Amino acid sequence: MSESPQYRPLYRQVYDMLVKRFAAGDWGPAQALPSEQALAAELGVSQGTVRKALDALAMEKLIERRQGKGTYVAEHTQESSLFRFFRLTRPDGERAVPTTAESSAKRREGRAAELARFGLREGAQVVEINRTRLVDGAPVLLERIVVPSALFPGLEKHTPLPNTLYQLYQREYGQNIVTTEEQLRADVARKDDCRRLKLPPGSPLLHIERIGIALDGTRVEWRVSRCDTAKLVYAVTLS
Amino acid sequence: MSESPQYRPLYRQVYDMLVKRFAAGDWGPAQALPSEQALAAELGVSQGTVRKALDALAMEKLIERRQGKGTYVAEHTQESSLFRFFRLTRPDGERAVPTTAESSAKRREGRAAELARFGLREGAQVVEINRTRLVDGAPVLLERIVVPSALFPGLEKHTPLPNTLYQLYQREYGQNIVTTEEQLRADVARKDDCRRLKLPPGSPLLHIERIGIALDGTRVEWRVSRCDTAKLVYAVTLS
DNA sequence: GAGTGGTCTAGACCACGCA
DNA sequence: GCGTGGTCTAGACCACTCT
Repeated sequence: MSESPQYRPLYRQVYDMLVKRFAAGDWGPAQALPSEQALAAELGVSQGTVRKALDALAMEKLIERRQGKGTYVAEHTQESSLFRFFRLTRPDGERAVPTTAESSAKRREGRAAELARFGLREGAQVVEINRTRLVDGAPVLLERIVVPSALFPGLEKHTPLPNTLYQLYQREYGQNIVTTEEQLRADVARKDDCRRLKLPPGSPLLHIERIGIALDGTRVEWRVSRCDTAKLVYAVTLS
Repeated sequence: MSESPQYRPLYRQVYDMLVKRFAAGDWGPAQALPSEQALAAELGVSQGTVRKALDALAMEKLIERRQGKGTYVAEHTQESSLFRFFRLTRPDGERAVPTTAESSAKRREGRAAELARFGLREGAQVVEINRTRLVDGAPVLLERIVVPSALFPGLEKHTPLPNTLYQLYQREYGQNIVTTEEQLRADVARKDDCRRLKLPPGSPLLHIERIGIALDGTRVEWRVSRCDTAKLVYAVTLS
């Protein structure tokens, strides 16, 4: 292993090295990594050290380990990952799979608030996606998604956009969102909200702002959702 | 180690045994556990196996390990734990330490919805706590807390109640809340909300329902919070 | 210096998936 | 039967804390 100025345990160095290689796209999603033995030999450390690094990566859901088969880069495809950041459920706790209606995407110059959030310089382009999401055929959720155009070239031309954008980000652009920071507020429906969600004036709405953060710490997506919580509630387990 | 009908790894058995002993109160909060060597000798397993169990417990914040000193039962006292389940922050992201005003606690018969949530039989007693919480001297949050009286005998006589109830639960009643399940909705302020939070009619409120779950899986607390999100927002990081 | 947890190694055996 | 990850052990050495 390479020397490091400040001390870091061996398994940590292995961990960091693997994260870097994920970010660089050395192994695509759903692809098998070398076996523990192979990695250990390649890096000149013991299998136990590699194992400790891999266990930590599995804990953070960056990889998936299957006994008897091998170790795979986690894919944002499975049911489990599908709902990883989607916290809206039916009021009884049942999962809801929303469909998409009235989706639009366009490229334009970033506004000040957007540039600040992404740390972009003035004049930078962004892609804005607006969509209405339905559950059981009824509109319940409005989403406005803004991403830096430089990270997602041509995203606005992807039609139709898939239901699960994060999978697209990962597969087509190598942007692996692993963390989200969300802020929730209560708000009252504005005229536009009422029209699109078919709500009476003055209805309460759950206003959710999310920043999506990629593997390397880059802020990659800003998402504002406005939700009619008569039909979907935000559910989260903390432990 | 004792035999188990269905197979569980050794380190898992050690883990479960330790959890049981925490629940039974064998070691009080902030008390040192036996050393890894001592535990290993006592249980007749290797130190590595004990270590794996302890590492898992540390990951779940049930214990704290300090190199050179020992392993301690986690205390719900430190700044870090104080905010473990308190997700409300100022809109700019700054932590807010709310104070309590107008706190009341009374014992009464549980209502149907409460009994159902706790799995209690009809006629069981509960303790209900109502309080208004202030930030910078202004009321921003209403809390209604309901707990089974059987688990918290005499709780209604604790005056004044501390700001951090979970610490009290742990220290006085051995109830260690380690998980919470929350549901968030947007709502409009009712008359009572407006009066207590000094809000104009029709203001939006964030309505939060929380179930607090103890170490052994028991549902121990039901908490309904209604929050003026002009002053505090709900912030959560998912990863 | 003694005792603690933290890191690292080497090797054994088990459970699983697949050809 | 082979290769994979999963468990378990035993022992060495390091880093930290306290006396």
